[in-house]
Amino acid sequence: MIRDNDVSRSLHEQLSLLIAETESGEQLLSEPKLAINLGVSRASLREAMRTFETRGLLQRKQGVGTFVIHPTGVFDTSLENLNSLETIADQLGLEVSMGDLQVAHRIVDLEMSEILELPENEEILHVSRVILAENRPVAYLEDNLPIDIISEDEVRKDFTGSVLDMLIRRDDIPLASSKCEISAIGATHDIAIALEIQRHDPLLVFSSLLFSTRGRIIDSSFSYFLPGYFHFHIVRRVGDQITPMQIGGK
Amino acid sequence: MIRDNDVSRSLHEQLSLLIAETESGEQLLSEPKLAINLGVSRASLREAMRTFETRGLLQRKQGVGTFVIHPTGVFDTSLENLNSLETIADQLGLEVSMGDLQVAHRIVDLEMSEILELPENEEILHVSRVILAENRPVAYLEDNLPIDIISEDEVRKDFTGSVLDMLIRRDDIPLASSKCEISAIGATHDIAIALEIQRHDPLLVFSSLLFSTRGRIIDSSFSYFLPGYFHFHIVRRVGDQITPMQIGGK
DNA sequence: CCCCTGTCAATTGTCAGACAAGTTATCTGG
DNA sequence: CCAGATAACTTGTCTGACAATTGACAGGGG
Repeated sequence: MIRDNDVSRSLHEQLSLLIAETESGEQLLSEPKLAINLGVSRASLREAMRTFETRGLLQRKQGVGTFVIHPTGVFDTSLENLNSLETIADQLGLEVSMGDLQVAHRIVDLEMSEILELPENEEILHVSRVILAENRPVAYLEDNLPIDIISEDEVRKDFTGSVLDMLIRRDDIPLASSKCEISAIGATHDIAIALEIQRHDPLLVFSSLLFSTRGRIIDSSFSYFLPGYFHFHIVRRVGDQITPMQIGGK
Repeated sequence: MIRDNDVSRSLHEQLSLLIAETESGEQLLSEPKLAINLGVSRASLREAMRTFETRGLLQRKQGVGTFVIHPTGVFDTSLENLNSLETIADQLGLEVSMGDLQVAHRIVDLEMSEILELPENEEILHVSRVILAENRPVAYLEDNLPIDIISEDEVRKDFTGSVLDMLIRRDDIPLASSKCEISAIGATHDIAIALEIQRHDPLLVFSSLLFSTRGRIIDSSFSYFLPGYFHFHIVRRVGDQITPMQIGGK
């Protein structure tokens, strides 16, 4: 795991905790007092607060104060952070397990070669498996990785259900972020069998690309979820426009 | 619209522009130089940069520099910001229109009264409509609002397709954020007819609650999207844990 | 020639203190 | 009782400084 600077990291955790245990709508201590309380400078505190403000969990009003906003009383699975299903299940106290793991080499087709930014006819590692919650299939996950990232043996030996967790464990490649596209689809024949549902039953789909800090694509994954078992949500802020970039050719 | 302080607002815009026109992986100027360039202090610049870092668009490395990351070359519709479909379509240069608007008073049922935090048997305003892109139905939107927020006449007179845009136009209520839960569902009978599709065809569903800055729930909406027409995505950061709050009773 | 090491410049991370700007409650004079 | 001034408190911004980390480069030893 990439360890940030101690101050920044522990400050983030402390603030997170403080916000979590403060009721929605309540006011925080003033910045100078809070900074002293937490043992950091006001500048550092403000930067950390900005993080939570960006996420919509804090509201600052000049001349008045800073207020906590819990967009809902209960937090299920926030999409802003990238975590494996296993980690999420851990936090929620759910029992999940892995069934039917398949690892294989594949030659990339045209579409996947463009997605992974690889030359055609390159070999990749394809990992697929079913996730069970209380012995009921609830998700079907597929990962595609360049072979130089990780070897087949390594997966077979070290795999606990999550490619992400495995990459994090190997401090090897510094991971930055994941771009996730959200859609819905009717179950295909194969997936319907794997999840023990009917063909064309609706599924929630996440198509994700995992980026290293150097901008390289490490993993292309497709996650198919049975609706109702996981509650994915996101906090969207009003009027905080980011300039859209439609740079066609790079 | 709530106008932030000038410095903060214009700095945010300038940075957004700068990032948009910088290629992925490239390095920004150093903080001191950039601060001078933009005419602000380094502290303010750092706070603004933190916003974009939180969104996964910037990567800062101590001793090295700050780098731009575009998780993908093309930006479609980022879910981090809450915008109406009309606004999104505008930005993308799409032609969308509204068909079949229905406005009606309703008595809340038990479920909705809990969602909106209203007493039972209270009246609410229910607004539903179909969104067309190039004359093809692509989305079905439902909104439920407390009647003291907005009147039926106002909707009929001023409505352009978006409840959100209408609330923004009336400077009346300061909006903060929206909590959006994402799922998939098979089309019901009514929605299938409205969208001109078959029953049980898969749909992407957003169930959203809109919060005012005072924490009041302003709007409960359900948005049903035909897959493939809109590309919703989100940037997820690795290892940036927010303390989950599972505060059952409030 | 290669490899190791110390030095040094550049960059981000953090800090302290100050003042500006906005909000709210209180006091004061009419 | 009311209106306006005022004071206290908050967040927003600025300035300057130092610490921590990184990467490159020169120099020396093998």
